[in-house]
Amino acid sequence: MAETPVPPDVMPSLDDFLCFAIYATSHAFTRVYKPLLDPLGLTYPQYLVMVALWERDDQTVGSIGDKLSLESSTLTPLLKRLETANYLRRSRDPDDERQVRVQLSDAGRALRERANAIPNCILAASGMSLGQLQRLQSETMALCRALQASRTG
Amino acid sequence: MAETPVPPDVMPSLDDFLCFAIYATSHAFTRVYKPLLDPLGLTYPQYLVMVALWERDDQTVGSIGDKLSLESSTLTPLLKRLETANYLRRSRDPDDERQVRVQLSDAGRALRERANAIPNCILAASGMSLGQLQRLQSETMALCRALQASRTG
DNA sequence: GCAATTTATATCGCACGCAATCAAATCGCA
DNA sequence: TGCGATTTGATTGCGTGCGATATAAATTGC
Repeated sequence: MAETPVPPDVMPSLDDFLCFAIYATSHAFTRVYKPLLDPLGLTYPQYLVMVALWERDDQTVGSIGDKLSLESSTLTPLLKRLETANYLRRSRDPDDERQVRVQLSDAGRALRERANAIPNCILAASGMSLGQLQRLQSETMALCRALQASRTG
Repeated sequence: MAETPVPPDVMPSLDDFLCFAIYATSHAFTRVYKPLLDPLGLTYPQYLVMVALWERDDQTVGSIGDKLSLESSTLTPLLKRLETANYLRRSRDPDDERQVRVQLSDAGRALRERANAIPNCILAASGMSLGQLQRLQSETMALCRALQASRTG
């Protein structure tokens, strides 16, 4: 007889849901980032895109979407706002006109300096040690990969 | 001389950000839940509200917002959609007309039976043991509380 | 060499999510 | 009792986030 860790006839309390802990913490991060990002004129998802571009410039919309798990329907308007803010340029790849290459502008590269202090602010706000955070990070990413795999499989 | 665990002049890779792991996993959960919730006519945030009401019926908009960390600007239209779907009723409290009391309908209570199988589906999709999930859940909630505390303090 | 298919991005409609603001009801204190 | 301060939800505007669909370019297949 198989074990049923969560009895099928009982709905747990909201506080027992890992998904809810992740959901609430994601929003909590957004709220902690907001006062740090407002002076830079960035939203939190826009900041993630900038981090991805600081890590590697000249990416396509698709490769950014793969990295952030976002669809073009989300990224296209977001990238247009970053282009309007003059942080990047979008241009069709001459070798494959289907692709749009996203490249940092001078202002976008310069923004990196002003964003350098943010990670330590977040570290302080988390109230955890770097080691704890790294362990939590790797376990969360493992969960994320498992969830993604469960959809394809 | 104080340690600087994250050197202030270096922007880490996106993959090193715990906030990004949380952000991506939150969306991954939403995508895993979607095919399970579609037959019930619920979105994922709507499901969380229903779980909160199954746990305790007859709450105010504010108390649901406290539990889920959501503003009335998010909850009011969401609750209206659940009311249109006939899963709950909204009514002003006669003793304090400022408050809106949210109460499950018969259909809303009945929906609980159809949702009972979902937690085990999610458990299976996570690919982790119940013990691992519980530990990750409590660590994530501790982080969430620390982030919330950092904003008030 | 050209039609069919695939790939990459954009567009549209809908549902969150929040800051700012507003209106109504209640509270609290003189 | 009266009236300003507070509390509670609702509204508005903007920015994600996604599914469905559209469009154009590149590739495949015959």
